[in-house]
Amino acid sequence: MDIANQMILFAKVVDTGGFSAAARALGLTPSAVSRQIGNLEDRLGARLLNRSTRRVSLTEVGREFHARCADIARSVEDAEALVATRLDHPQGTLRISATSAFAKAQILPILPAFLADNRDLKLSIELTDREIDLIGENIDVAIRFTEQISDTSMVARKLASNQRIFCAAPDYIRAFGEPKAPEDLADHNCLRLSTVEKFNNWVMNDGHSKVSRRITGNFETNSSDALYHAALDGLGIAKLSTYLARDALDDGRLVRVLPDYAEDASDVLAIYPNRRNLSPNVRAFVDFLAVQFGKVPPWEREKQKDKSAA
Amino acid sequence: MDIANQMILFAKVVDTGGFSAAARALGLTPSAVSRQIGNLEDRLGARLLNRSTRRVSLTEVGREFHARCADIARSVEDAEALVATRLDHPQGTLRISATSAFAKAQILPILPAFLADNRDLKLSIELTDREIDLIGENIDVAIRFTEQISDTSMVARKLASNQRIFCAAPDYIRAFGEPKAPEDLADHNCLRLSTVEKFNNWVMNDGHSKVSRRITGNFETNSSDALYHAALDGLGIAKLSTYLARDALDDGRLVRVLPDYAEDASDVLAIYPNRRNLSPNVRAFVDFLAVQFGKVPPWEREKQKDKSAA
DNA sequence: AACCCTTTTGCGTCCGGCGCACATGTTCAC
DNA sequence: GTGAACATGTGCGCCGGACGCAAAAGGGTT
Repeated sequence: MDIANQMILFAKVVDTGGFSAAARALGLTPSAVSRQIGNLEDRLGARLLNRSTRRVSLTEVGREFHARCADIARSVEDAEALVATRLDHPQGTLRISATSAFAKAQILPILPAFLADNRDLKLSIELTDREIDLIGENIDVAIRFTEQISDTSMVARKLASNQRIFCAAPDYIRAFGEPKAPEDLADHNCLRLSTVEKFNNWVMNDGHSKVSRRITGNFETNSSDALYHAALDGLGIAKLSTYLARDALDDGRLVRVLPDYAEDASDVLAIYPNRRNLSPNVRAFVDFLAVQFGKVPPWEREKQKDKSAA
Repeated sequence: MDIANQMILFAKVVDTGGFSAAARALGLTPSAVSRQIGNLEDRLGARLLNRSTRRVSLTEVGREFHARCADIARSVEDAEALVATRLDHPQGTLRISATSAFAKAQILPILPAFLADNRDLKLSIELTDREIDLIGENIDVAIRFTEQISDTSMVARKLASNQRIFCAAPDYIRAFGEPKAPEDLADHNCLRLSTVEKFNNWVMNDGHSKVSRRITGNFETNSSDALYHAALDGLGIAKLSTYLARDALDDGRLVRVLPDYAEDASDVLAIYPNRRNLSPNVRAFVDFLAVQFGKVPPWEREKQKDKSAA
């Protein structure tokens, strides 16, 4: 047994008034206690307790040492309890990283409800589309799409699926016509994402077969959010996630082109370091998102005509 | 490994910046460190460190926990160091118990020298002739005579021998004559000690044979010091230790009677609880007394005519 | 005087902590 | 780009130490 535990044991002996009492309190035998205290004394080179067969009393150095040991024993318990209370419910600060467009469209709007559920929790949310190093940047949880994951040491939990479809503004369609087949895209201005080259290969899947087309156009940006706004402004045809396009499609600011085609769905994932001993903060947040997005995420549901009773 | 040591290990991991570094610092293998930290996390039910294969970073709860653990690690070291400094040289308070007469005659006079040798030491000296319970009364060391020892669990170190002889004041001799043989004591007023009945059996040993005589008289007291003063005042014949009578014998206030006879010498003993891990305070004091009393104690030595050069 | 409870020590057992080897992954240097 | 060096994590086997039991020695209580 190492010295720290011997110290705690010593404190217990003094506090309970004897080896046997301490042994009873700790579920040990008196002989074990006696031996450990003896070891401690030998290690320190000082006698801590004067023993008669019936009583035990502190030496002077023992008294001083006991004061320290009692402190230490209390500190150890406190430290353990501290973690336990931290585990009791979410609290402290949760550091989140999410991709800009998705966060703005789908996460930020529901954070007030989450914070209302977790009054002791503070959020720090960082919006970025670049790859991040959770460990190095002290991120507790990241929201990313399947394509953005390379780190295999992380746990990825699926929150929703992310369907990408092809959209353009009515003005664009009126000006340039509507493509009727994937091949027609070659004659259209397709909006490009500059950061992820793979994104500019549009995979057209109609349920029976799929073709992949490298698209071209006169506009590119590093932000999918900007891509969305460019489409709204009639700059061209964009491949947009439904979570982004849904509202604009509903009210007619965008129309879907090649509606029989879509990209294979990817997943919206929550990424966190490890499933073992998951922090309650991360667990609460991920659970909350999973419930909010549900089996069918809000942006895939039939539009609600009625607002909730108020 | 118990939780306290795991905490200290955890502090070391954080302070050194990784499992391998901590392992090097502690003379362990990285695998051992990894396992212990893992055990700690499982026991707490919380993840303390986020690991990549190359780096390690604190979780939020880990950061708070580390603050506590670092405190604890420091406290443990401090407590250990405290004992070490206490062991370095005598300091603090040494609680002594001694018999009144011997202490007044032989111990108190030399204490200034002892305290001069040990500037950081304070003494608490309790004079009592009754039997004492070192453990119960928090006495570090007791000075007693052989006859007063019953507790076998204590260590007894001989400091000097205690010779008891028979004395009376010249006035008493003039008035009542001098006994010539042990039998004559029956006709004399012998001074009695009320507390220890055995003391009133005088064992007369002339080197060849010994006789034991129960003495009688018209005076008894509970204090051997009072016995001494009673003898000085001519109240009768007293059995006195040489350490007490020496000065009076030298200057003629007392004379020895039956000078061929003496009691068997008993020992002046230092009694302390245990020899293992003896406190430096006790050791210093007992060693000091042993040196002072030497092979032949001062009260048995030839009288010094010259004072020390000054 | 009998009994219970204390501390301590010897002895045998058993568990757990350790090192080793290896897998896996990351960083750095050439 | 590629390999060397080093990080954490896991399976495996061994060994030491911690424990319980039993008995000894002693003291307090009824």
